[in-house]
Amino acid sequence: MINTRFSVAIHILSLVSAQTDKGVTSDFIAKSVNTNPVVIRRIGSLLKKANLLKGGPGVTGYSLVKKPQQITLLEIYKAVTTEEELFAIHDQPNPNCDVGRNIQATLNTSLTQAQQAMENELKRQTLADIIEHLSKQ
Amino acid sequence: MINTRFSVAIHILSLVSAQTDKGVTSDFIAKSVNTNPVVIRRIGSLLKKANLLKGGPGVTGYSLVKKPQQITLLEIYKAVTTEEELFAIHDQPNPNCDVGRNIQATLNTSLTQAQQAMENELKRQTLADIIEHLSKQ
DNA sequence: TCATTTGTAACAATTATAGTTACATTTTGT
DNA sequence: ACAAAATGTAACTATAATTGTTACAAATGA
Repeated sequence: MINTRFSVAIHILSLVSAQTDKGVTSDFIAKSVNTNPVVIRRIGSLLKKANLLKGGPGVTGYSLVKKPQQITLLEIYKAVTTEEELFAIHDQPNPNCDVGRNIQATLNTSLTQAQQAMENELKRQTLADIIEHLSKQ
Repeated sequence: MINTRFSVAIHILSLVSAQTDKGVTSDFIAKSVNTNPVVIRRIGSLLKKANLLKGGPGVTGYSLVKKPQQITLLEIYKAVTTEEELFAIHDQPNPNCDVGRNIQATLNTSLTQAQQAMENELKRQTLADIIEHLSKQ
């Protein structure tokens, strides 16, 4: 299961895009997410590195760098994901075995396709889609 | 990152389908995967519950229940995956907040689509594809 | 009967995640 | 210039999942 950072990141960006008038602080976001403000700042930090959010010490709250239509879920996903690969492949299989020798390359090809399929779908959806869906609930 | 059980499961099934003459024991498989035989039996147990493998106490080694062409990677994935959902969604968001109240349903819709895209790709590939790719390396 | 193998419980080591406290740093408003 | 307020981040903890390991009961077949 992929951790909640991705979900929380989308939550953060949704809140920031909703409140354009006043600064959306980590404390305010934390109350909506129901977690500790440091958890928000930690993820906010990743989103800043990915050029999705701006803000910083002394500046009250975060704001968006781009419009919601220009932010894909894939960008958000990549921003908060440390591992490049979705599927782990066991290491050091036996090179003296026909299967062991070739399994890693084969799995890599195969599983990368599955990961690509998922990422393509995340690329298709934007933060604007999320916001629209949120308001229609 | 999704754990190595899935990769190891594909490795196991590849070995079992390769060696049709003699029984493929957990010890033999463990040497190819480079792990402990109990790890293999544990995953083998899951594959038996999913009706992909047969064998048991007293019977030496495992054998396939179906032909490799009839085993999709999705079946293998589901067999060794305990969680139904690929993406975790943070729980208990604030119901007194417009975003907090609706974020779970929205994320569920959105992320399920990404999961579906991945699963559809896993469904498209079979164990036979893996075996073919292995031999062509 | 006996050797062999699987099934599974139980435990340990390692790692990732999420929550928390604490505090330095930065900005803004007065 | 100063104070208040907020962010950035280090450090630590608790919890849970994963993987490896030992041990042993249960089942099979020669």
